[in-house]
Amino acid sequence: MASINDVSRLAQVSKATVSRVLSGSRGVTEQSRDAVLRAAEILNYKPNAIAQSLSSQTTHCIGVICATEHIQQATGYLQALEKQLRLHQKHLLLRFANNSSAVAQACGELSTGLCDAIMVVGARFPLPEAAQQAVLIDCLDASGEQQVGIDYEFASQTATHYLLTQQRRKIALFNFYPGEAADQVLQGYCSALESMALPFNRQLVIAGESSASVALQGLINRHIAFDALLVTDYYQGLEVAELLKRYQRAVPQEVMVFSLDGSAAIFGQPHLPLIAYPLETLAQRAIKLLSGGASDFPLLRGNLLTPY
Amino acid sequence: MASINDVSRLAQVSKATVSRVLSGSRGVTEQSRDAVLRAAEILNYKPNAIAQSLSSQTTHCIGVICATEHIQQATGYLQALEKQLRLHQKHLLLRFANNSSAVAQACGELSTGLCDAIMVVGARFPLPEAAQQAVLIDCLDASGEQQVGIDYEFASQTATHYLLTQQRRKIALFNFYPGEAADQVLQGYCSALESMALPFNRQLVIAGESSASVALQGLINRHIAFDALLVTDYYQGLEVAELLKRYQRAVPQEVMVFSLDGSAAIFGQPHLPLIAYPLETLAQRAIKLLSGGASDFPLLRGNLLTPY
DNA sequence: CTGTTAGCGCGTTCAG
DNA sequence: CTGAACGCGCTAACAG
Repeated sequence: MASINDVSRLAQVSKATVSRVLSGSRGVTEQSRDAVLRAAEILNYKPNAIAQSLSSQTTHCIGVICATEHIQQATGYLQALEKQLRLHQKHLLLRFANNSSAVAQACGELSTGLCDAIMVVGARFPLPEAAQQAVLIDCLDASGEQQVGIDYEFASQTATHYLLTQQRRKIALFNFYPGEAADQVLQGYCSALESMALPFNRQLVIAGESSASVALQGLINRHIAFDALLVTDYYQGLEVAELLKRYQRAVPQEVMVFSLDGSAAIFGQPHLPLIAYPLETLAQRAIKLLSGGASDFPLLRGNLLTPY
Repeated sequence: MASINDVSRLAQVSKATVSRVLSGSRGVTEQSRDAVLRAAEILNYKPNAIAQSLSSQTTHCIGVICATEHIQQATGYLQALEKQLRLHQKHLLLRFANNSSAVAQACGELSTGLCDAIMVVGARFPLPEAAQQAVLIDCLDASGEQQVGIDYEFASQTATHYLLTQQRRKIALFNFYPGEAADQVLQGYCSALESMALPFNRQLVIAGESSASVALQGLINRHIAFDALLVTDYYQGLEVAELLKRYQRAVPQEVMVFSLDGSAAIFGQPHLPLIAYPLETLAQRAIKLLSGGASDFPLLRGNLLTPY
């Protein structure tokens, strides 16, 4: 690979001039400029990004730690983030991690000067201290300073209202692991019930179960009646829908399954009703945070999407 | 961020000694070693990756260009690749691109010394010249030197055989855009038919249509009878299955949909029969190629997976 | 306007 | 075993 020295030699000018021409080409003779450009063209010269980084102390690389357990969720986020980062001339350094210590390790390995910043996306578990500095996107444990949050209270309220309009009265809720986000979801769920003057049945709420399938089994084992299931992500929704069929419970006729997070509404029509978030907006906010913009975004609200 | 100078100062030794201790700590007094380690600990010193890269002319970064049109497909690949790369202490620089010129641009922007190598994954379109040097993974236009290919002939043969055992005799094939891969698929399809002494119906093969849905519409418009659909990827399969239902054709009773590429068998049971590839193997081969290992892998063969 | 010089942080000689 | 010195490729400050 040709270096700046090769170009300066061929163009008969100094390295500095070459640098000037290719960076902020101001204050350079047209003659020198041409010579440099021609030489660069001939040698197919591209400034070495590493050297530029060392000199400028900025790499244009953003470390993105995908902390989503269901990897499929990650895709939507990744695609949106990559697009926005690309538009801002930044590179996306990808890393998967689905528990606290893996995130910690990823943070460590990315904090060696390689990245200008780190983002953690979609974590459903408590975050390590190492992630405090990171931009948190749709993370439940939003202890960091900079974050793009999602309005889960609004989502669960919308979802519950929708289910009520569908004549469902025994809505089971499989909530996040206990924490602020779970409280918000519960809050929205309760508000919706209250607004219709309906009683709250504690037995229908299950929090912190390892998976929605397990939660569902528990519900069934305990012979608790339900005609709707509110789950926290789309893939859990598909999972329980599948399981329900095996229990001979028709979906959605007998039991309606609703997902609070459907950033993954992929191929045309969704199979389950869900709340879908505008990923582009999410990504744009993330970029704004990186650029040091204001961090006082309102929680992001999604749209109700239903099959048919 | 503390630099090597800070450490050397605090430890009362020279930079060289610090470097020695933290790299190949051989030939250093235990005393100096301790002093350095302690100082590094205190300062929370991490060698600057960029400086190391500049010096060593190697970044440990691998550029991965995801060229999959259906982004969902990418996820499986990405997860597998990231894992293997991580195990080899390499970073994954992600880029999406779904046409030839986007791939070319991505290659250009990643070939500035930032990456040690570039991989292109899942391209279903002709690749630009710029990608010749890259490691090609499941790319149809495998004009490059280093590649991890998939045995599509084997896949389509398996698929066709399976459909035949399901008493399907009018199997429509929605093939890749014309090219070597499409030929292989067609070859496998024909072999399977021949082995059962069945005739080949040219009208049932559609190649290079923009999407499987469009191809399906064409088939229906022309009143061509079919009882099975062989498509090239899982999401197209879901798409046509959905469309078939709208045409009142029961899936899989009346029409069975089969996908040749199901790296995306995600949540437990698949909804459609498919050929699923061992992504871990795929990723391991990719890494081997990066390490300069032999590039004479046999085409990768997948497994038949069916619902229930 | 241009060339020279001095770092950026690190690895690696090469003498001592 | 250790430290001083050089180079990786580039940018920025400083003289001409």
